[in-house]
Amino acid sequence: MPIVQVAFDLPLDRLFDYLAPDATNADTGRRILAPFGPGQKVGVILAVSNESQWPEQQLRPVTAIWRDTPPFSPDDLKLLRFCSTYYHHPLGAVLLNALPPGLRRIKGWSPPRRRRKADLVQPAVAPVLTGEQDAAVRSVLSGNGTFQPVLLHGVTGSGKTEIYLRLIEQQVAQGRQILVLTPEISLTPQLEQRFRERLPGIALVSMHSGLGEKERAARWLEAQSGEAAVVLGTRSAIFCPMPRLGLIVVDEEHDSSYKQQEGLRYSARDLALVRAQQLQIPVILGSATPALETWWNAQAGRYRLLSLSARAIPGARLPAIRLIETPAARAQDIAPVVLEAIGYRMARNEQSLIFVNRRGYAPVLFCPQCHWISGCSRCTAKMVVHLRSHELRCHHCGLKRPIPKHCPDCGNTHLDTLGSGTQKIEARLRSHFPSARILRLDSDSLTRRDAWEETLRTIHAGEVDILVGTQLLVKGHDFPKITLVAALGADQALYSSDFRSSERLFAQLVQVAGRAGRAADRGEVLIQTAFPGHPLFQALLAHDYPGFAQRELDERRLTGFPPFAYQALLRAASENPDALEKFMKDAAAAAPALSSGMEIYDPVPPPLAKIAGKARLQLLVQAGHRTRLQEFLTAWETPLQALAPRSVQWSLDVDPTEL
DNA sequence: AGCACGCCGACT
DNA sequence: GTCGGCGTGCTC
Repeated sequence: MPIVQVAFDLPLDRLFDYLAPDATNADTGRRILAPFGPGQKVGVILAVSNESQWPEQQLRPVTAIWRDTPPFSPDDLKLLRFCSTYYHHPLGAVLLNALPPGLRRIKGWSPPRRRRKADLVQPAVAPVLTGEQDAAVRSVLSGNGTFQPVLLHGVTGSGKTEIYLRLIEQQVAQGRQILVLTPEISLTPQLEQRFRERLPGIALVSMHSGLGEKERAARWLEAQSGEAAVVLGTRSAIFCPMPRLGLIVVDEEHDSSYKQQEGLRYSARDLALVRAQQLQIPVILGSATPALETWWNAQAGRYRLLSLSARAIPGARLPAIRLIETPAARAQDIAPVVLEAIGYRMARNEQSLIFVNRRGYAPVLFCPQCHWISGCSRCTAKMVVHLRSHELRCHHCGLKRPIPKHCPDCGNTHLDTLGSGTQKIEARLRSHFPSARILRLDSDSLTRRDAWEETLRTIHAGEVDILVGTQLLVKGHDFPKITLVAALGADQALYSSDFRSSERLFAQLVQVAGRAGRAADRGEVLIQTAFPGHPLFQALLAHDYPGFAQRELDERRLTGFPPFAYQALLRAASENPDALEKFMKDAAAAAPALSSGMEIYDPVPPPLAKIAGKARLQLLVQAGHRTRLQEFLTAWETPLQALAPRSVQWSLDVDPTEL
């Protein structure tokens, strides 16, 4: 009697055997429904055999093998197995996580009721490639049929997308599929639009979280069947089965959203490289500000570096960046020079964008008399003042409180705010420019799903003079009428203890600067800082990413940080601080012997030591070699499982990006 | 992960 | 006297 070995979405690294009278080897990789304990569970068949370790009378028959959709192919399973091993996450959990939610359900798959309408797009004419672009395209094509990672380094507007488009055309002509990964923001629809205009007649599916469950599953299946030639998607699309995959593009490869920060903590960018290597196909990483790991790989010759220097948009030039020296105490407020510049742009009927990295009115409420501050009772964080909604809000656990009328400690009725968020800046601008049309854009002002479209239209129509916004505003959107960009509070990152914070700040400021002057007009970028002489800002002024990267790499080498070391983090959280502390102590004591060049650090609280009432600790392990680190983690897992009480949740984070 | 079973505190 | 806390054990 055939036996199937099945993986489930459980925190267990083992398979379960079932009787399946009609199963054959062709069912490997298929989804099944099977009785599990008192209920039913969806699993994936990983092996079909005639034997089981278990006595046959203990085996139950499967409820159903779903053969209406294709199984995971051996190639798919290879990638998923790697993912499980490398990130030390149970295989079953990896497999089920890779499926779109619609295919994880106990209810079998059924297609969406209505086919989505074929959107009509006006085909766009391909521009003539610059010499650099043409060389880049040919360089990638020459690597066809081999594993060839390429780092495509070029600023906003240098024409990276055009290169992707040419390569896609080439690959589709050869009957291959292409996977394009994009960061997890509202950028996807804009890129999708451009792809559709330039690739008429090519079956393209986009996969993002905004889709309905059925629709998402349907597109996933189109990719798996080979019907879709191009898949455009965010992080999770890296797992999308594509039988004829010939090229992977990772756009904005430095973007932090490629790293999943909970559950299976994978990096879609790193898995793209693994997948490309397994399939022996080219992979392109595109960025104006590559991750230092990536830049170092290119410097070391492991990736081919292709640089685009010129802006491909005719007439457009790099924006002029000016540093506005602002005393640290006033760094979060708008400097007079910036106000003046905004006024000048308004007079010329041009738009200004003020970038503030904080939403809300002010980051904290405090009492000048007794120095009470608005701390969150459930987190190690300050509650943010939201004036509009008249409440204090914790951005970490969501806790809301009315704004106190007097200090809870000393009764003082004159409470003050510290620092500025988008709302305060908006208020300042309104009082300074009473006639200006000001629009604030952050996740608080964009609650409705469809608000974004309408907002974009307003901006493009020129019905806005000043935009105030966070990150949201900065990523990937072109606003041709914006000719002035100002960044406030940039120094905040320089005080951070995270060794990656300056890398992130540089990337962010380049991105911010890229918003200015995508039109023919030359844009102006003003950055308020108390440290205009800081090398980071100097490199920024000179539009010198390589110089910045070199300096950072030198420092990383000196301090022994990535990319010159490989890291893993044991993260743990618990409602019970004593149990947590004990577990971390035990974990450190149970660590396997360190090989040379390895270091294990003391457990420390992360920057947010408590979130939603749960205390946290983390323990860093560092090694000079990936394989040494992996061996260590593999040997550590068993004692960790044995040591952890139920009250402590723990996980390993391999290649953590946030310490 | 769920869900069961199983032993010790404050309550109709 | 019970209802219920969450500490261990199991799921083919």
